[in-house]
Amino acid sequence: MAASDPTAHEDVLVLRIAAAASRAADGPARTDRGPDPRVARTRAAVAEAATTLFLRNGYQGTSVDEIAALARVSKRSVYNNFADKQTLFTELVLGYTATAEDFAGRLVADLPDATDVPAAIRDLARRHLQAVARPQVLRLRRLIILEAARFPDLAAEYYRRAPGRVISALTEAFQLLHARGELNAPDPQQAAEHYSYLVLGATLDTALFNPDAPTPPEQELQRTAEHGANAFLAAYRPA
Amino acid sequence: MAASDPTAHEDVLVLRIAAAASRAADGPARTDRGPDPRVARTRAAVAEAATTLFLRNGYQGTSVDEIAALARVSKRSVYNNFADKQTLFTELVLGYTATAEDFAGRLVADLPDATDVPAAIRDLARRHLQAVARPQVLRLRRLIILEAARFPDLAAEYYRRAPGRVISALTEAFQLLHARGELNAPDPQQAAEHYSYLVLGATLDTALFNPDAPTPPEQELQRTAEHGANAFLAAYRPA
DNA sequence: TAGGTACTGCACTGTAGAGTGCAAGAGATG
DNA sequence: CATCTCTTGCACTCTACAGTGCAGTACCTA
Repeated sequence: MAASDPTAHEDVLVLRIAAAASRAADGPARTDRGPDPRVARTRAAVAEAATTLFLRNGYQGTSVDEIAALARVSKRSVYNNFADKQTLFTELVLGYTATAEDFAGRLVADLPDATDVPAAIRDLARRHLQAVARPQVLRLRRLIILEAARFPDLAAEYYRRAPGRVISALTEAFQLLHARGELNAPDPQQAAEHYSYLVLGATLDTALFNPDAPTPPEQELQRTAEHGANAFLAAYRPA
Repeated sequence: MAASDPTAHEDVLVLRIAAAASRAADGPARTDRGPDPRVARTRAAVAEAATTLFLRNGYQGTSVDEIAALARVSKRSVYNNFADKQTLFTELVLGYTATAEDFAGRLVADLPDATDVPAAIRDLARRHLQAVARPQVLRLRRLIILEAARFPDLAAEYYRRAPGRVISALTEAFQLLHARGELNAPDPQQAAEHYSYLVLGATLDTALFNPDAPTPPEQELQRTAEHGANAFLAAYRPA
């Protein structure tokens, strides 16, 4: 199935995330016997297909029939495994959100221990932008914004757990660095936001208006991240 | 009609923009006689209703029947004045875009003549953010992003003429200020982008994820703009 | 092998929305 | 007033899609 899909090269990531999502949801009650492998297979196939299509064509733009077809599964099986289209959508997105949250948690972890703070922040910016500029991540972000009117709680949850998580981790880190005199950030949350928009703003914004534009080349991302980090460091350097 | 509409308080702006849009499109061929006032009335009513609904519910979320109903006009009249739903949409959005472009052109105009550059940039930031944070503007931006996949050219055009226009005006101004030693911006376009994201990023971003959130209070916008401008000035102050 | 369970195919319901056709009425213009 | 044009109301076509029902089949487990 994936072999005949024109986006097969993206399937590795899709699959990983989809699998996590399908694991997250507890299957039908099956108290005595072990789990039926058919269920797992079907759920995973549906999750993978739905992931691909939702990210490519949005919620409205994806029909359950298409999902079933791409998953090589009957439409009825989709409905046997997910209450309805909305549930399928929210389960998948929450699965991704968890992944993003994990990443966000790790991203900033070693900043407080850095000996060379400017270098550490430049490095952080590079890793941050590189992660966020991945096509799947940009599409997920875009998808959630697209559907924020239909799924406001989902959008809020994503925002809280993905970008919000990074902001709060950075806020803590900057507070510490400020206390140590390695950064001049009396309002650490403000600083964290400024860092984020300096480093990511241009790339995220462009992706929203040009959904089909190719990912900028590695080198350009590095430049963007570095310039953003430099501006941040100049603005917040200790007196 | 507008009186029975729950969003009547927004109608002033809507009307102004809609009128501009309906003016922009040349009506049916009517070479000899003067224009029929009925056509103008109908077009304006449709444009106004469509504006309200598209901004509130998006392109997909708005049906032509709804537009006709809100405009107090028959569905047939909608189709007599606009080829189809897509045309209606793009004509309206291009009308707004022209308005936004005008604004963008004027915004930066007097920066190069400023005697106190930091104060002028802080003031610019306040006006800029205040303009961009208006609900109608945020909704328009959101709408265009939402439909960027369906109308990629429209999205590109908007981006070029609205935010892009501001960036290029700022780029010129910063270049000049750099030459005069009043700003340290060897890459003026980079500086213009950094300025934009520092000042607008947070507000624009939040609006995307919380489409129904109320406009932040005036005072908060002022604070945000000022802090963004200060960070920018700190990062780009002359050596 | 037997019994249970999930998957399949397909027809079907119900809804919604874009766009058209037409005959009759209302309004503008000379 | 006479004519021309726009608007109206309404029925209608087509298409798309969410979700259901059911009978038969394939698969899993003991």
